Amino acid sequence: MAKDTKERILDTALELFSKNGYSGTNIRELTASLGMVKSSMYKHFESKEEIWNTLLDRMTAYYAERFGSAENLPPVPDSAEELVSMTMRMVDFTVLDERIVMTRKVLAIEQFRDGRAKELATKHFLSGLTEMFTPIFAGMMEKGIFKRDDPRMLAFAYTSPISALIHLCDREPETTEEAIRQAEAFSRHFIKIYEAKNDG
Amino acid sequence: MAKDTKERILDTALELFSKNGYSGTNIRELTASLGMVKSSMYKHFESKEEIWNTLLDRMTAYYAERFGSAENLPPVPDSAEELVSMTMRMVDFTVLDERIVMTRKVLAIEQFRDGRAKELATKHFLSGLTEMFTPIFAGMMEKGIFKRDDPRMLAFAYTSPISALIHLCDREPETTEEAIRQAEAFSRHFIKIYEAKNDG
DNA sequence: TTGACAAGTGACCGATCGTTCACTATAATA
DNA sequence: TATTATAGTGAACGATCGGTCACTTGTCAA
Repeated sequence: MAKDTKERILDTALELFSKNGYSGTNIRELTASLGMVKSSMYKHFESKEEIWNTLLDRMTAYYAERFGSAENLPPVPDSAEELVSMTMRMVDFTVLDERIVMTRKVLAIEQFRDGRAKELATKHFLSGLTEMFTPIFAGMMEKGIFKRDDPRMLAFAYTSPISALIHLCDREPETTEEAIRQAEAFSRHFIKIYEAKNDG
Repeated sequence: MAKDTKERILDTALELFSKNGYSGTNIRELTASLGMVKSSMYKHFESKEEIWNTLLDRMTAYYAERFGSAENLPPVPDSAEELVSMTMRMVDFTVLDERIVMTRKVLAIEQFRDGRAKELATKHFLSGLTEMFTPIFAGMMEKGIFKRDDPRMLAFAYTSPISALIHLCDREPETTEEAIRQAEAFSRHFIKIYEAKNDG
């Protein structure tokens, strides 16, 4: 029951931090939305900052678990169309999963103030995606689906625009459908350019 | 002299907001770094929030002046190499100009809390760049430098990765040189793909 | 010279911040 | 049944927040 409350505090903290940032969130509001009184929080965390650091721990662990381990990487697609559908599954998931959305928001807000948030932001927003797709493009080149090229450059060129659209969804959720369409259009355009086809 | 102080308050506010966000910045610290006492600020602004709104006004006006007017748009390059140099001039400028860096940081921090910051963020980070480069790519297709394609899609595909690297510089200034090299490498790679050349 | 006004000051306001602490209720353990 | 640990409470703490106000200073026009 103690652990449960601790988790609920972290969940609510993520929610509020993603709206108002760390300094814009206060303990009273946090605990009140859990039906508690502020002093109760200190039975689970010794300070507001410890909540923040624990949240970062959780983000770091989650990221390592989900994107860090090799066995969790997506398989190399067997066709260009399969790359599209794999990409769109990833986009759908990352844009619709509330916790991931809130995590990105918190990192965007706190990236200039906190060193660990900065590191996580670079991973989430840039290097992580590039590193995830580099072996995919390398594999698809080996399979003859894509022309030979620098797989890392392709991964960077492919994931950055999609990442920009994901950020757009975070910022303007009402444009999510349109942004997802744009992501798919970009994916297909990208493939048309790089595909190792011989017909027109 | 009054106007001068008002401008200095706005400059310092931009600096502090870009570090600690709006709610993480207090009037005492702001005025103290101007050698003033906090009550003096209220001779120039009627509240902290008015500083914030005036700052947004200034950002909006600056953006409209610099990127909004057609006559300020860069000319269509006459060669692919010219596109590279134009791009790199733009990247250098936007990454080294302290005020623009701080503006992007503020928008990144406050984009989820303030409606106007959200709009400006989308312009700065996504749509503005796409709209700026769409006529450039259209023009370069007309000139036969690039293959015929959707100019808006190309502008999006070209500017998003560069924008991602600019964000990286904001977040990790110590990697600026490397990021600029990456931007140039990407630009050249992009051109090689889309160039309307006939030699293999 | 005087009067008006803008700019800056320092003391002070109430509200809110994160945090502490003595206390109670509860449930498991011995 | 008595004991102990845990979770939650409510009052209170000092610090800090944004903001106000009576006041002084300097400048310039009448």
